[in-house]
Amino acid sequence: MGSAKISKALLKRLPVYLNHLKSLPGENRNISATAIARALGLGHVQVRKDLAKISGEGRCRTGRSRDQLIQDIEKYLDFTSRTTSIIVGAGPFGQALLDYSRFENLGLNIVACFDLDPISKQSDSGKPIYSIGRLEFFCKYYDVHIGIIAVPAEDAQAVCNNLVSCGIHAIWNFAPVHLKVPDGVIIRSENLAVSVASLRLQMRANEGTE
Amino acid sequence: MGSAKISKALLKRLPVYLNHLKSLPGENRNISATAIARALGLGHVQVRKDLAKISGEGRCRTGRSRDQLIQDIEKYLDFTSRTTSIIVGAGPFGQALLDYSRFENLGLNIVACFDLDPISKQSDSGKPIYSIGRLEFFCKYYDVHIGIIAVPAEDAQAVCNNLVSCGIHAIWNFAPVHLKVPDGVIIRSENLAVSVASLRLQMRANEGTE
DNA sequence: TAGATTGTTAATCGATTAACAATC
DNA sequence: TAGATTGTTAATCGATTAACAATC
Repeated sequence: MGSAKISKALLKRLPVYLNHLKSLPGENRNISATAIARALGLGHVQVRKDLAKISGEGRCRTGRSRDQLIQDIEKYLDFTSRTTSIIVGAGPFGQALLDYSRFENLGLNIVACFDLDPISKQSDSGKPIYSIGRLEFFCKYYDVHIGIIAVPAEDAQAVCNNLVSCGIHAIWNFAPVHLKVPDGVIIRSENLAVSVASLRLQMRANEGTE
Repeated sequence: MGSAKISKALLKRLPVYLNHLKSLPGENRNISATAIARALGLGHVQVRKDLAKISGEGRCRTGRSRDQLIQDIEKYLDFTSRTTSIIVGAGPFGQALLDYSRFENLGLNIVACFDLDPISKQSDSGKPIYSIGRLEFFCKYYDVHIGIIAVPAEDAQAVCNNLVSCGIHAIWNFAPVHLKVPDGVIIRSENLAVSVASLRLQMRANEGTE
């Protein structure tokens, strides 16, 4: 399928590069790894190596084409195709995700939300919110590939099991629990606690320095 | 100040251990590194090393005290003290964060939200939403230490500058942009694009295997 | 004693950085 | 040519894993 394996570390940087490149003004311009590195606070050698891995050869003196880079990164990250997804949990957080329009640029097509007890029938942007009972039928009928979990921690494992039994093999989990899934099911958990902790620890460390 | 430096990798695992330990039933029980490793799908040697770094010595045959471990992790991550914080951006996402009650357990005390044009004066849970013009006074009066950015990407840098000039030295950014800040300001950015990309790439990789 | 647990020391792996050579 | 850029190869750093010894 082309595209050799890239490291996890690089995978984390690619979206950062992409955002930066897209935010640059002007058409058809060239940009050097050095300039990107400076803008994003990274090492220039690292940026150069990263870009070499996912794009063709650059040219001395001129750098790389901005447009080409954007195209290559998007192709690599597969942001151009779409994956049909649903959310379980229509609380404030679930609904915020449901209506977050930027996901479309990342290939994530969130088509509906499910809740144990839907208060409203649709979100602010007009996406449908169904009762959880309709999950199985919906998933099979619409060929859903990603399930997003936005329910309280105590319900997350049950929802996860439900999603798996509905034939969903990829789960994006926002509840603060470690979910157990059968082999072959892919899981990705967000953990805001890590961010809060690292931010606060760094603050505490800096206090001593000042 | 105790607590030697721990690695970034360990910092990411500590909240996972903490969640798991808290979810265990029963009082005053002991638990072995092996059991934790099995439950969380990690290597037992790694768990043992991790725990040794942040806690005292374990006992052969009996393992470690669950309660002691919880205490040590919370102490290490400093989840027991509180940091006064505010959010800028009262959109669906900002409000979801504002009302997310779990942050209190992580030492994050979000006291108010600010918006360019507040539609409501308070959130669902009753936290105040002010006009952005009141930001500076509020920050100084209430000694705010963390600013959370939940505005669209195009406004994020301006909001960030505003926060810094209000004396806030730690920023938690949810907008998909790289923010530039003066030396001494700590920044932590969430990037959902990384998660979406890695989930979808893994799916694509698995397709070939099946 | 045997076995479940601990901890430690050395080997491996992965990623970053540094030093260099090549090109327009 | 000089300098800005590229790429490559080797050195360093950090984290994980494996092998072993110690203890209750």
